[in-house]
Amino acid sequence: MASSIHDLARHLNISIGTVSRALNGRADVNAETRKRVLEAARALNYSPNQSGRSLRQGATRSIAFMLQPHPGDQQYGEPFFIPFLTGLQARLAESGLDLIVVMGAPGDYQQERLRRVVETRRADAVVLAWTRREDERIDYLTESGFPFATLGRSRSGGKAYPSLDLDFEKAGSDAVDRLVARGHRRIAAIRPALNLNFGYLFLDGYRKALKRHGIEVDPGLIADGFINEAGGYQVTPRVMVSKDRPTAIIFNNDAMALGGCKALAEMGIRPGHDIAVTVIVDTPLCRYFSPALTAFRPALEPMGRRLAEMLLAALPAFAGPEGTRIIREVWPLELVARESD
Amino acid sequence: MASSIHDLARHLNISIGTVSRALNGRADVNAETRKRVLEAARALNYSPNQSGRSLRQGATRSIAFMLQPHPGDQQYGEPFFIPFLTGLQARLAESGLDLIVVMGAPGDYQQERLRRVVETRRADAVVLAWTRREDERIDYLTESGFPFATLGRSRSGGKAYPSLDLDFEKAGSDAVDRLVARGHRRIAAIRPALNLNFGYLFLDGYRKALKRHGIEVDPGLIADGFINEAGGYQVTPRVMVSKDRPTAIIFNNDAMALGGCKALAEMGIRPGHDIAVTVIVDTPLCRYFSPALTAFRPALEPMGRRLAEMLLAALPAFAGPEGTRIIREVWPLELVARESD
DNA sequence: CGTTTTTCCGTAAACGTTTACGAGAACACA
DNA sequence: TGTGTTCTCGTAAACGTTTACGGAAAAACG
Repeated sequence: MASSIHDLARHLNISIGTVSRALNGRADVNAETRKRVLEAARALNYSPNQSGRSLRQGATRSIAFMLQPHPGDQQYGEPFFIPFLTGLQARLAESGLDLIVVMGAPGDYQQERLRRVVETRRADAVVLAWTRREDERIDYLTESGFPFATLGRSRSGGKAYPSLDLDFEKAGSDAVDRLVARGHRRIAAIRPALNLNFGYLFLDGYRKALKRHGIEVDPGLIADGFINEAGGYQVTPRVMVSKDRPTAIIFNNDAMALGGCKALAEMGIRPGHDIAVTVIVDTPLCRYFSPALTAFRPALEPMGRRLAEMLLAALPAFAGPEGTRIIREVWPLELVARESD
Repeated sequence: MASSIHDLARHLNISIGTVSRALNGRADVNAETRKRVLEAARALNYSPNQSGRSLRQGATRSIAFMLQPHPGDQQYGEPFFIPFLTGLQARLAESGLDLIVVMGAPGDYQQERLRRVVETRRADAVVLAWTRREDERIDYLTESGFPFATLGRSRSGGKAYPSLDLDFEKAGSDAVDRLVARGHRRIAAIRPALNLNFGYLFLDGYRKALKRHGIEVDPGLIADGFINEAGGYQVTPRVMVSKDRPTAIIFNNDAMALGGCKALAEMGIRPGHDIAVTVIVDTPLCRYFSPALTAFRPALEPMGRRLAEMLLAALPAFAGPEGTRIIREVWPLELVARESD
């Protein structure tokens, strides 16, 4: 069925070594023979077997992205990742690399699946998301010397890997600034409970901004919940119990914000009227929710391209002239003012 | 770095053939030696090189899903696919298969990328989505004899492949029934312009239901648009120009519905009050939009599991006792009544 | 004890590539 | 003519597996 390099060689009456060299554009092959080989390859519909090639070269020419659905509403996908992956794919394709997305089951933190990818050499490098403050995946990868990059920072693994993150600290701070400027003094913060790193960054920014404005940080206004709609629904009432209710809430996640707004609605509190609501990472849901949620928006597609670039620069086989520079970048989030605050 | 089967053999002072047999659970190996091999494998952290294995066996033990982002709003992902992929992955994992998602660039219809996957043998089978009425990908795959399954039907490729689709015809029909029961007679339909097959199915159901109710099908109430928000925004006004305006619109896609509602709002027409709006495939966006959109909901995660099952049954290496039965299934869409109609 | 069967394992080929090495031919140069 | 260089190609090994085959040893059987 599939034509191999042997078929080509036999057909052209020429050795397989020469065919391979011709195909791979090496210098030591006659221009005429190369032309014949390329023609024959097209005619016989030849394309190299990836397994054979990978085995010989020790490289698969593909990058794996570990996609980790959160447990929760089955109808709710991660609209966040598609634009990011689009950018990632585009840049990788320019360097002849394939992007493969490895799905995990919801809930498990993909350590096992990551091991499989690494140990069976399914990809030449790996891209991680949802980085945690202490992330065993990062420890594992640095320890095993497998190339990787992360979307998001972590404390784990030293400094020796490319990462790209959003400036959650500044977003948390900006969100507070904006609310204070609009007259709020009692501002609540709701973030994911797992030790996802961006939750800490956000809270740091939130705290610092409050202090800067001379507002005391009230632990009763800070709550952690599971990172989905149910989590937001469950945890939001906790910051509303104090006699001195907050007049604003910053949600560190869109799904949690939606659940939170549901809880508020059941208490008869209307976002945009009775309380100001700000969301740190914007998604289409924020835009279409009513009231439309003021949110901080990332540039996902360019971020995907950029992280691909950074990863490539760290891969020996692709490192540019300036060599293997490990880059870490933090990108801004842009405020999109809407109706909810 | 990576330990090979040779390392194991050397370490145990035993031949690589025996090691391989022990690892693969073949019968002709002594129970004692098997135990030693498995222990050593764990100790040396051995796992088989996938390239070597694939090369020898001619199978990669992985299934590829071709993910095709639509061009359009960069912030808008395809929340549709994540639950589906979650189900697909779960079932495949049970049979020891990996799911890899191959991303395409937005816009191109992935024919080229599909060829790459097939010809370089990156996967043992392929799962396609967004099937078109005449689908060159399906023609290509049937012609080349490469195993595949589709999410969605098509006219192409004969009957010889497993497919799972939603009953868009019934949904279109049900939507009309419901609207007629609520007193509507002028019902518009808006569907994607590309020859995506579900657009035809939907329209068939829509037409048949109208006829059944003795309502004449008015071509002025049917419009095609690009399958994203901009498309819905652009095309919706076209069905609103007639002197005898529709009192209801059925959108065949959530993003188009959102764009359409924006256009309606600009005309001062309020969905749920001045006009009834129904959406054929429900997504979280429909639920959170205001007014919440009445929509037909698919059971995505079970569908993913089921399609994996069907694909497995068609793969020689996995076919159950009853052999290679090709199955085609059509799953119902469940009405979720909300505020928009 | 002789013969047959079973158990277990080693040998080696094969999958489809890439690439180090070397060799023959052509050419250049003195 | 002799020597060195350049072009071009064939040979064969190697990547890490799996598996058909055969054979030695052990067990079973008469």
